[in-house]
Amino acid sequence: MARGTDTREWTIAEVAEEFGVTHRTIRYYEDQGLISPERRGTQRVFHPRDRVRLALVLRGKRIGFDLEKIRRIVDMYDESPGEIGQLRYLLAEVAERRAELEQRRADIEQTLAELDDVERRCRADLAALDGGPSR
Amino acid sequence: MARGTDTREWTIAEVAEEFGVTHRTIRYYEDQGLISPERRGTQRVFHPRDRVRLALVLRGKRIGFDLEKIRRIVDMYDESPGEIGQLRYLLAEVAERRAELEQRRADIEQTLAELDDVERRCRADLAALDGGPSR
DNA sequence: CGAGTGCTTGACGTTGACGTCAACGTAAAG
DNA sequence: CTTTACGTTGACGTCAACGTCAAGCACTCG
Repeated sequence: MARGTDTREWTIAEVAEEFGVTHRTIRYYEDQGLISPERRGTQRVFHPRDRVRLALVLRGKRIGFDLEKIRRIVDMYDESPGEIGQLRYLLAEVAERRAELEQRRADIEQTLAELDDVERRCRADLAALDGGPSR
Repeated sequence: MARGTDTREWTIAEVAEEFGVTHRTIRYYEDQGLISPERRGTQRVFHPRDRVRLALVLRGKRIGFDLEKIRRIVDMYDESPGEIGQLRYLLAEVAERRAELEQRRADIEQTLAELDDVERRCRADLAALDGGPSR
């Protein structure tokens, strides 16, 4: 079903436009091994795979990871280990990343709770100013 | 109760040690207005307040915010607005930070879910390798 | 008094993540 | 065939967030 959907190709300009990054950024990500678009002659040709990876990279950036850590995460997704030691290593990697992510999530939730506090106090002050002095 | 607890003071070395940062980092944070320890003569004297703020800053770093955004968040906590326009502005700030935090949290949770996937596949491969070829 | 220890302020160096040229290739359009 | 649009590779610039000296002040210990 939907055969041929995954054969579409994109140019660098299209991808940059779509993801809201610059040509330069994409080149840099390629240098860093985050994406590796096909080369047809000298030009880059982007496949669905590259767009998926790019989306993952940008999500990693939003989370606040540096590019090195992002690469390690993204690489996990399409690693075909085969070897047993490699698998164990990958599991350890996963555990490490997971710990970082959970720490971050906890930090975020605490900050959100405190912002709630700030907001409450803020609204209380507003109410006081609103009904107080004029009355 | 426990009177005097909040009168303790710390030197820069103690604080740096406690929070696992360097002297230089603390100086930089002061330059950026993230903390403002008392000056006794030329020396910095740290009070509980400074330690609280530093802890907040480091949490912000773990989350992945840059120092400017961290400053804006931390400043919210001890702002005494008084003025009504200021209060509205603060509420808008809060809403903005909250949106960012929630986006980040969503990204984190999705990544965690995907790591779960990786781990499952990984364990399955391990089981296959373990029970397969030797049998 | 001198030496050491800890604190201070510059000032320059570094690293990550790009921005910004400059100079050149190439493929389709007029 | 030239123009034009889009692509390419260096190479250098920049900004945040510190690291790393260097040089000097202040207090204490022997």
